[in-house]
Amino acid sequence: MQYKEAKNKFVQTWGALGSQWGINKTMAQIHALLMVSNEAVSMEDIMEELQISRGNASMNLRALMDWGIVYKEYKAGERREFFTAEKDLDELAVKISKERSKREIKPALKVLKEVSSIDANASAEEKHFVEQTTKLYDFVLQADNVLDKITEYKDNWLAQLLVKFLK
Amino acid sequence: MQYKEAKNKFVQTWGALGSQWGINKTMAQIHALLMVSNEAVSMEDIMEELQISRGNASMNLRALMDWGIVYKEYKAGERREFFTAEKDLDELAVKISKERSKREIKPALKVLKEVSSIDANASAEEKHFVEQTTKLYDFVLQADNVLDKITEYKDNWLAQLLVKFLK
DNA sequence: ATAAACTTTCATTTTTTTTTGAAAGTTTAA
DNA sequence: TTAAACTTTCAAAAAAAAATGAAAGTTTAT
Repeated sequence: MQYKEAKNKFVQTWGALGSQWGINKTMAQIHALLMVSNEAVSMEDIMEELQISRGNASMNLRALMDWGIVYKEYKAGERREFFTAEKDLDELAVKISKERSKREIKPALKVLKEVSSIDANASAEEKHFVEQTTKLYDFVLQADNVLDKITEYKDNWLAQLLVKFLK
Repeated sequence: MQYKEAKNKFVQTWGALGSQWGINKTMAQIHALLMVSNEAVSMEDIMEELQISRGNASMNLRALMDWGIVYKEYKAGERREFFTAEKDLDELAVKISKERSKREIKPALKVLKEVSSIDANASAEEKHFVEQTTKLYDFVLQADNVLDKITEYKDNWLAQLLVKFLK
């Protein structure tokens, strides 16, 4: 396989994977493109490589910057803007999970807490509802915390060992 | 908040959360409904509660069963079929992550391996591509394994301790 | 202050995904 | 074997999400 073909395949695959996880295809593709580029890329070049419109490029770059995983870069003597991706994968994972947590998990947790707090009358049905949503709340809360904690302990030798062990 | 209101809110929220993670809304809603029902529910009742068509209900129930997180149940003397959800949350998490791994991560890994295996000519550009996709392969592979391993070790006292510690 | 070089916005169009519903299929009881 | 009671399938319709592109906005150099 040639470089160009490989690059294209990678970008397409990353785009498809993104879609399946609720991230829009173009956004994932732009990200993929920037991930494997060794230097910052202009909007023009992104449009050209992915065959997308200016508006599309602009909006998805904005979204990627909002996620904190793509940065603007300015080159001396150049008017236009260039873009690079966060290339440290640990850092990338942390940022993505923090954002998803903030945007999606935390609001869901709030609702779970609310609905699990109704006072169930004696009916088995209502009891089961409260029980199940309470369990779900605890579970989601815990899952939401795990990555945070792993990150937190990352500099810690013991944790390093544990993480290694679990792998 | 009343039970009915709470239940509805939960179902809606779970549906919205699903959408954001690439799971179709109705599928997530049916799942939510079954999760908090203390007894198996007929297709008719699902249609009624979620205000969806027969076809929609049928297809999404099939999908949930393919994921292994919803089961058919037969009641003595009843012709129609009833449905229940896997209610053990650890089991649920394992099944979902296994399925997503099989359907989405594994194929992506295959591509990553492929594209990272091109032999880069001397150009910095191609070198960077190979380097980055290789790192990505390793990273995704590792992430893909973590949950498996945690599950595997679940009965193991040491792992229990570690898991507890990491929380 | 002007204009060139660029980016952003957003109403409209296009594409993709989901849903519908009626026909076909299946199972069970008599 | 027939028919009633139910489920599945899938082409067509509807809804939702994403993309376009032109106008508006910004920045910079002169």
